[in-house]
Amino acid sequence: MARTPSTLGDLESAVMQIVWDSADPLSAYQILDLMPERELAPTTVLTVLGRLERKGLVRTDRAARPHRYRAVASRAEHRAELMHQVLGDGADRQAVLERFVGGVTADDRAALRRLLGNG
Amino acid sequence: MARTPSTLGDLESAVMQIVWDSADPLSAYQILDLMPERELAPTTVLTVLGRLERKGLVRTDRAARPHRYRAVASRAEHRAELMHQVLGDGADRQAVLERFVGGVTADDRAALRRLLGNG
DNA sequence: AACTAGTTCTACAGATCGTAGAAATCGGCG
DNA sequence: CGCCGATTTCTACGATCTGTAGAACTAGTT
Repeated sequence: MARTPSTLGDLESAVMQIVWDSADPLSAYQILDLMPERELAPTTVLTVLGRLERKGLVRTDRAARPHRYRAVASRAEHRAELMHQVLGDGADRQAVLERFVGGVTADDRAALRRLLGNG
Repeated sequence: MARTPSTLGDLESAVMQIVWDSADPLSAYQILDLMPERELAPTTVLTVLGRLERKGLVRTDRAARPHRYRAVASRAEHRAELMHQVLGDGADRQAVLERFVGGVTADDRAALRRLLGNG
């Protein structure tokens, strides 16, 4: 009885970091090698990749023999998406934005102004 | 072995909605009465209130006899806080903000400009 | 067809969440 | 002060999620 998970587990998150950081698709074994601190079995990595795929975060065409996984959206896109989700579509968006803007750094404020194409 | 929950369950969320919508603190029984569609036992509501308290979302001073619960932060504040969490403190904040701003409605853009109070 | 690298299935333990009965506790009333 | 009803806390259990991986299966090579 759970709703939208959206929150990733520890290992899922670690795997996503690696996938996001890689320019090209990675096989489970490559990912495994990129996280030597955790001594994992290859099947473990495959399992979480499968779960991440089910969650729509990664994709693989299952053609290349060692299956190669790539992120569906970039990390930035993913985060932005989550931010939209949190912001929601209710009536109090303005209030949320107000609190949000009130809490960002000066740099971020500058970035926002720029992005909003001031004037 | 789960990370930062931050995601509320179905019932937890429903309770929070009620608490957020109420001007003054509510007892578990009042909350119960405000969600007749779910036919819950009072203890159930008490249990989730306890969990929400442990998560820092609600607070009660345990003085008034039927304990009264209030939200620690308003819904807007809470959401804004979550947005900050998602935005993160990494180096790619600008990129995230860019995607975020790119996806908001015209109204939101206007609101953001106003809030950033630039010229 | 047999081997082997790689993939999917199945499984289990720990945590969270919905749900609530049992047990403990508090406050008032004889 | 002791008992009773109202409240609250404890304990519990099933379901789902996540970390983790062995078992079983599949595909490409020789």
